[in-house]
Amino acid sequence: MDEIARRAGVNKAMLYYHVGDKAALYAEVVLGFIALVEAETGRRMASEASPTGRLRALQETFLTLALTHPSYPQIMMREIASGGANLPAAALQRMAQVLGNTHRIVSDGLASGEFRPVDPIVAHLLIVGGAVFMANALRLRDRLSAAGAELPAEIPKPATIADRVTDILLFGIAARPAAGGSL
Amino acid sequence: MDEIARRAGVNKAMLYYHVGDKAALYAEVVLGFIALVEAETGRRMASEASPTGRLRALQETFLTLALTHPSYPQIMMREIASGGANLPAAALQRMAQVLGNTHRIVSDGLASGEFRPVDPIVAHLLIVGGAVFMANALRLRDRLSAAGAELPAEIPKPATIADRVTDILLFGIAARPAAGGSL
DNA sequence: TGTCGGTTTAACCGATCGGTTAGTTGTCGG
DNA sequence: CCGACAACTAACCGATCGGTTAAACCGACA
Repeated sequence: MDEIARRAGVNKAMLYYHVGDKAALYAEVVLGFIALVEAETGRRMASEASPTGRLRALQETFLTLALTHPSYPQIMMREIASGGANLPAAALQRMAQVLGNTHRIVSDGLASGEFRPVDPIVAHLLIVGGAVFMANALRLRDRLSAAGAELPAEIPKPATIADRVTDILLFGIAARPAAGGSL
Repeated sequence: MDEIARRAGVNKAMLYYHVGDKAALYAEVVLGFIALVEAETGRRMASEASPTGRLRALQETFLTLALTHPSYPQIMMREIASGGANLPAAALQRMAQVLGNTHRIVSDGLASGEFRPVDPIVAHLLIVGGAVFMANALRLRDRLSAAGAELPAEIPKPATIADRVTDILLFGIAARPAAGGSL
């Protein structure tokens, strides 16, 4: 709290006066982020009709948001790691609704024959987790390559990364003409 | 450190006497986990020949380890979230080698025609991230369903989850007989 | 038996952290 | 001009945390 106040250029007591205690401030940040996710996915979903297009748009939205707001996937990872110990109930409710979106898209895709019968929850976790994980991993790049990892010299643009992630995930989820997949 | 000593049933000063300070203790834990990952992946890799089998085995190994040792994916997520701020250099080096394994498998699969030309690093992050994320997300289940998410009543067995994750990822990475995929 | 080195313990220390408080400043209506 | 109330500040408080210390314990070996 001291550091937050300092970097915000305000007196620490003002945080408590205007926002409340640490948990309230944290809830404000998390809920603000969730609202951004809702607004952005809603906007992107509106212009996509097919389940394939919607799922791709969903993945791209998550990844773009994660890359443009680096602190958010950081918070999300820490929160998931702790089992949501610090998440206010309202945040969990709205996260459940986002999960419901993916669930619906996958169900639609399965009904229309576009998707293979994959587990919607696993699909959702891979989509969101892929975006969040990818965004966070970028910060490890420099340290990893210094440790001897074979990484390409330059970081691909966010759009390129999104394409590659979506490529793997969607080609795994989309139904193929022949070659059935019970596995 | 107080709580660690208490739950370990030893006097706190003994931690400092035998192990060292907090960073040393943490490094011990992280390196122990990485050694476990190395041993387990090595064991599984030895009995798999094809790139497909190796990649599947890799994913299953990560997921199984993450599910049987819940504290490890927790630590990994926090560490990735912080950009590896607390990772000792040795840990980063060995993590880079694990990354190299995936890179090699994907390259082999591409050379043998089993895989589509996917980004090996993205593939690695999805494989590891999928396992880590999945394992951590299980702890959110109860709270999410209480918040109204549509989740199945019972938790699938780890092996089932591993199958579903691998199903999506591998069918996205594996080459298909016809129906090429430039996307 | 004495003592010497490694081991263990309870108590302690300074720094940090989340949060509060008493008091000051600013401002707006009467 | 002044009272009143919101906005703001510096200083403070108790709890917690990582880490240390001085003394006690204990087995081995002379």
